[in-house]
Amino acid sequence: MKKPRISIHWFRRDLRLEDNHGLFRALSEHGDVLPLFIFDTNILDRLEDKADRRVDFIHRTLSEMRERIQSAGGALLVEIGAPEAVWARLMDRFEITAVTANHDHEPYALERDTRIGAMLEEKGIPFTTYKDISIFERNEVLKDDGGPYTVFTPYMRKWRSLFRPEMLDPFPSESSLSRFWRTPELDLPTLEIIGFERTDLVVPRKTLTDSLLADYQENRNIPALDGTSRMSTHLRFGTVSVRELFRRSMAKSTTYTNELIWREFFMQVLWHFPHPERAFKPAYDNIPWRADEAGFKAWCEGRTGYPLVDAGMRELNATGLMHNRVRMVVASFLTKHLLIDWRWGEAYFAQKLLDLELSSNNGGWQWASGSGCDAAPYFRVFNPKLQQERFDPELNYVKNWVPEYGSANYAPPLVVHEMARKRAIETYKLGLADRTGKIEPQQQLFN
DNA sequence: TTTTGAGTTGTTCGA
DNA sequence: GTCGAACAACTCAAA
Repeated sequence: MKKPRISIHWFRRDLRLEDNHGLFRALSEHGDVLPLFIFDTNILDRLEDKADRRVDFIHRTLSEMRERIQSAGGALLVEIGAPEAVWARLMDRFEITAVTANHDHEPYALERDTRIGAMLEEKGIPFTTYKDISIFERNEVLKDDGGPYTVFTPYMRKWRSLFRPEMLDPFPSESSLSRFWRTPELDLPTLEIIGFERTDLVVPRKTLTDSLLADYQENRNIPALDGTSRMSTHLRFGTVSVRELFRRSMAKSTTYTNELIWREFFMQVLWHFPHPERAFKPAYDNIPWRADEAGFKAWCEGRTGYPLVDAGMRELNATGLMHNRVRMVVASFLTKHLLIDWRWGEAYFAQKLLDLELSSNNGGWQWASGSGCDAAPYFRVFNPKLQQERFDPELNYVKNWVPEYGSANYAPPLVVHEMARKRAIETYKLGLADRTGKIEPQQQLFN
């Protein structure tokens, strides 16, 4: 039997039909496009909790995309497995003329695409990938001497100087949906077949309004208000186009636009320094972190006795998201008050965050711990009580997540702020002064 | 090559 | 209550 002759667009973190660069190129240049998504068991097998909101989010999104593709006469192919095995099966089943995808610069994704690209090339199938998730990527924004930026503000200035409005022109993929390969519908495997469960996921809103942008600078730091855009999850999975967000925000809010540029800043940091497991400033790997399992557990569960910290951790556990201001507070608390390695916090966030972006999560944790690019100086220790008084004075956020706050049932503080602050500064100072090697934990101050 | 100005989000202390 | 300095230098980026 003759194999169907098709091209494939491989969806990964670009789960939308509108303004999708790679999909647009597939539809306009190749035609007979079979859209593909792979539930990658290399990734899924490492997820401990089978009620994972991210898998649920992807599944729900695919379900919606599938409907739209089917009403355009096409079909969405959803496979489960390791990418090599899946692609081997696809090459047996189809005569593939071309494969498109959008860039993904995380270390695993780069390695995966290199392997799959080689596999396809061996059979003479062109595998072309496109820039889609950022305005600038890789080494497109460099210093005049050719090196990468490691400080945000000059990066942002250069970003803006290189920016041209036409970079935001949409790729109208949604107007060529008739060029999908016309075939009867294909099954979408259930979450159960994939090995996961339906969750309590609440899909964040997808609209970025002018009024939110107008008040963004003022409201974004108040966790009790709905003052942040909630776009992080959509940016993570590509359910919105980042070009669309820049189109909406550039003239309306410099602060918001800079947040989008921060995202690209951290992406290029990871691209140029692909060692997220190391402290960006090596001296910070000499800090004698406390291996405090009990303290870490209390932090994870929101039982530190510091209400803003506990509220944040409970928000994370309950929803998979946490307000940005509170992310800074809980990260400062873990790395400074508890002197626990930022990698522990990063790993916990990676396990829980619906909007998990490796570059931003790593960049943010290293920022909070002081070890990162352009990070907070080591002696800057957030005072969780003061942060609460400043950003949640009415306790609206705290009481929402920590209803027992103020009663006898609420946990006493895990550490006394004044002691913890002194201990953090002293311990950091000690670690940073020692550039020769690791200080043994016995040498810790204040035990 | 040297110089100069600057660097996301803070806290505490003392005048 | 307000305000500036200290915290601690250090490194980056660009002229």
